[in-house]
Amino acid sequence: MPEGNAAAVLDRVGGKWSVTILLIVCQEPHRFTELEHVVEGISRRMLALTLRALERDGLITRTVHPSIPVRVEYSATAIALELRESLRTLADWALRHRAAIAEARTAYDDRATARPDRESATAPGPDGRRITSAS
Amino acid sequence: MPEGNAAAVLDRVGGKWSVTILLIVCQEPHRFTELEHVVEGISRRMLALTLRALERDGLITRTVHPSIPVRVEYSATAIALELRESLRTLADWALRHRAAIAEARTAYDDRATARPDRESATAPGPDGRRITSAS
DNA sequence: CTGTATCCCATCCGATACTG
DNA sequence: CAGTATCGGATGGGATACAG
Repeated sequence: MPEGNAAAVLDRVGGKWSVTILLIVCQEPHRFTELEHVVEGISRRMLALTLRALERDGLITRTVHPSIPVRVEYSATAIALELRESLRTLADWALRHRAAIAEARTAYDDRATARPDRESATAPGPDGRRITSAS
Repeated sequence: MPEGNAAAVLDRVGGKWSVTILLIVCQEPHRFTELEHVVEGISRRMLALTLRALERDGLITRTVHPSIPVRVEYSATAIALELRESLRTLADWALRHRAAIAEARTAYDDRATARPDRESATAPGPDGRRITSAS
């Protein structure tokens, strides 16, 4: 019966970068700039925003060491560490089926564009924004 | 090293309703209208869109039974069934820490609004849209 | 080094109406 | 029953510039 609340999981994990950062920080504490480099692809803005959100939810802790260039470390809380295994499992799954999913997408898209009798290949798409990213 | 790809997990699970629907369909096949009722809160549009996306990724199968009112069933594929346990674990985690997280949020928000010396309580917020939902 | 402020476009998603 | 078409508001998220 907990189905109705299943969405709650993703509310806390629903950002583009949350899981990635959580996974990294669960292994060991990292500084801001370290994360910026390790995550790779993330903007400074999104890193800050994501860290804020995770901190707000009590999943990570922000510690400021008053050095001369300030030094800030982010570490996972106990509550977040409980997630570690499931998150890794999820990531492994994604890795394992990476190819299969890409294939499924291509097949689906081919079927979609090949079927219509009287539609040009350059279908402008109505409002049907793909719910997941392309490619 | 698989960190960089961790985001891929959520690409396939990144919708507001994907996990919920996946979890339901993993238990047993459901019809469109059944899902519409069970999920509760989802619009017809989003149900259709989410189902399309999951089907495209090869996570669910759409089967049309040519009855007199048409009957369409959605069921999980083998690949999706592998996710079932981790997803349940995740959902359980969310349920267990529901209260703690809500508390952490309130505490965080209180600290944020109580601290500033010279800022009105009705801060309009610059562009800082919360990365996760409020409440 | 560690962020925050803006601008701004892309996408999400709900409400509503129409169809085979 | 099982969708699709459109409009429109709310966020997400990148680029860039500025600040403690």
